[in-house]
Amino acid sequence: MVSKQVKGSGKDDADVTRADSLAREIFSDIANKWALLIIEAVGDRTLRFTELRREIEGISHKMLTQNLRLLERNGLVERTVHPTVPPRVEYTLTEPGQALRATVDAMCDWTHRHLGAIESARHRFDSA
Amino acid sequence: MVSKQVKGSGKDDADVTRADSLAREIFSDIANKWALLIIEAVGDRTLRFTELRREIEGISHKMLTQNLRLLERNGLVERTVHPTVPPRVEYTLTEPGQALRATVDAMCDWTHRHLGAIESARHRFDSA
DNA sequence: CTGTATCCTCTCGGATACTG
DNA sequence: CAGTATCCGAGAGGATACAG
Repeated sequence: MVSKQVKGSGKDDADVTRADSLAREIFSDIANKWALLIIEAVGDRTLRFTELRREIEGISHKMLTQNLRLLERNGLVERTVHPTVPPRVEYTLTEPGQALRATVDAMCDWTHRHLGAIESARHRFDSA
Repeated sequence: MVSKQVKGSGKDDADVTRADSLAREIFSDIANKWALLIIEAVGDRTLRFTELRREIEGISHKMLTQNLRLLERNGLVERTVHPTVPPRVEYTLTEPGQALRATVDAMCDWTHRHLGAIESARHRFDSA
């Protein structure tokens, strides 16, 4: 569950509701294709904007900046600007970002382990 | 990485590319808010359509059916129709679905553990 | 190189109504 | 109850141009 109700805690209903909607908001932020792919792409490395863009097949300039801001705002990636010319901006995962990455890794593993099963499930479904 | 290139395997480039795009396709299917919330909601239970709808706060009739079909097509949920009147349709997670649920659980845990950190990261970001 | 802004298209997604 | 179809508005997301 995204929103687990903790009975008997010291918090009142208003607090629980607030935490709930916050959790949902965060979940919506990160449970999206591009955000997760970015997290995977960065990994434990330090990458520049253009490197990231090359790394993530099919992402547009706009989506990359947009999602990087989102991740930065939520404290998942750290953005360091080197005041040189031309500018050099580097992105890294923060500690929370790394923790999340572990779970995303698990999702990717799952995907690869079930490629075959999913493909045949699709065929079965599509011929009906 | 979603698409890890396995060097030295018996597969040729065409196969690798195909598996890659398939992986990306699957990833896009499941890395979306509603799909993940549905997986979480079903859990290890057996739920009817209307029960699911009540369970998942804010999901519309349309999004629920749409995403259920998607999950069914990929073999993550099983749909059993009881030919009664009124009809009774039940949804369960398949074995692959359960495996994926474990990783989604981890993501939810992560969200709850970092609620505070994220909230303050946001405040820092927003006042700049 | 990195980032912002604009325009424009297309899909997402809600509301509603209608079938078995 | 469960599902499909339609309409329609809001937002996602690409392409392009421009600034620092």
